[in-house]
Amino acid sequence: MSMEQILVVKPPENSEPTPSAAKGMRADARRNREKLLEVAAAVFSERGIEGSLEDIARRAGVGIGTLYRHFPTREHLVEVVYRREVESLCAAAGELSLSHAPDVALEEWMQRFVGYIAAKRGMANSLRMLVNTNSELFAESSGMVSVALRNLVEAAANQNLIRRDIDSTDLLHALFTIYSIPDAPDWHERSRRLVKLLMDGLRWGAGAKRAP
Amino acid sequence: MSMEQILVVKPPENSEPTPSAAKGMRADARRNREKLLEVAAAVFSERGIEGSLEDIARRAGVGIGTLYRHFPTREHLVEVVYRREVESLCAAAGELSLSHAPDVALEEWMQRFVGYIAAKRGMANSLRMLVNTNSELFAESSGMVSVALRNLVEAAANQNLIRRDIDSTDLLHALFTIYSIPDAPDWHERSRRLVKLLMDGLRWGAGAKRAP
DNA sequence: CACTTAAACGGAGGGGCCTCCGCTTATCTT
DNA sequence: AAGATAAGCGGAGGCCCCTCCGTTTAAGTG
Repeated sequence: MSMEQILVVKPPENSEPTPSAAKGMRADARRNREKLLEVAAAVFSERGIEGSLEDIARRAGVGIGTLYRHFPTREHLVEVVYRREVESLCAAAGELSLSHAPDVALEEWMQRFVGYIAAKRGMANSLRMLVNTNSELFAESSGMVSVALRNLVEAAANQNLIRRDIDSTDLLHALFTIYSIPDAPDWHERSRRLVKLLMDGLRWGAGAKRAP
Repeated sequence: MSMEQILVVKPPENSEPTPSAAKGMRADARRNREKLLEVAAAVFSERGIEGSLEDIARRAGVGIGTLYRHFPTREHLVEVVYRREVESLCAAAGELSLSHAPDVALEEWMQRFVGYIAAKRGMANSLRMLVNTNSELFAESSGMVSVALRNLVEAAANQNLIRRDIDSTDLLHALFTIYSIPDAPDWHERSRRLVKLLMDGLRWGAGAKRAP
């Protein structure tokens, strides 16, 4: 019913000094910026990338003017939200490593990765567009993700918890494949199972066996 | 400064019976539809594909509701305008054939073709998008254009006014090339000259010579 | 602490999108 | 020609986008 509006971005004018979270910001400004990002993430994920900016400002308890001062265009906002989500996903890799055995950390992280992707279904087109027209953003984020995954894989392999002949790039590719599972009510379940399957494959033939 | 908004089109729901210019339309309805298309063509060409629909309705002297009844979405409107322009371009081929010598008709038509393309610069991206996501539209229009060109070429070749070893597809390709001439104030001049050059090439070695 | 001041705020305002529905009017009937 | 009846009209209204600018306030300064 509603058509899809896509934003092809004169890449958010990366030339101009992005009004990013510089340090010398007034306290209220930093607070508002943070709150806006938090709310924006929520709104984008529930309404899609086209969610109302006024709604975001409203829910964040700031005026619309404030939103626009911090994020001059919708694309700026989307980009920052996206970047943060990727960053936090990658940060989770490190945290999981500290609190779990390497293979468990890997599995859990893959589940989160898939969950993240799942959340982005629906705005697939919009995001693809954003990422297509902002190659820098794409390079950075996909770089971060593959580093995170590689670290997890290596840690697990070094302890012989998974086979050692695994190229983490292939694994990433396999994870992305999930994206193309056709829509269905049980999409999430299917993808969880797929990750488990992948994980079994990884554990097979590993030197050490884990307790049952 | 202003970002480009692009419409990725759930191909204008070609499934539903396009409310096209059916015959059993009330006279006023047909009048309004026609006027809207005329004005829309003007507005799109001067403001780009994102020109205001309310403006179009206003200039056409109808209510905004009327515009939306005839063209449920912007994409519908754009598509119909586009289709008509292509049709009229192709129709011009036939008319030129009747009123001019075949080689002159060919040259003149190529000039118009280039002029048409020139007019669409600036909304290149938007149009590409429209056409990319609506393969049927693309197929039809590019089909029509190549048929028109082929007819002109054959007619001229049959009278030995241009060389006979010309593939009209190549010629079309050459015409499209003009599209990639970098922007410049004299864009239009350059392209005219290019068409002339092409035409000289076509005439070279033709059997019959025209009066000087 | 006052006091200053530039940074930050916020919302009114002008314009656009699209829908909905009460009012017109072209066309058909008799 | 008069009446009936849908087809068609159009604009008010709700929501959104984005800018502009008068007002507030955090954070230095003496």
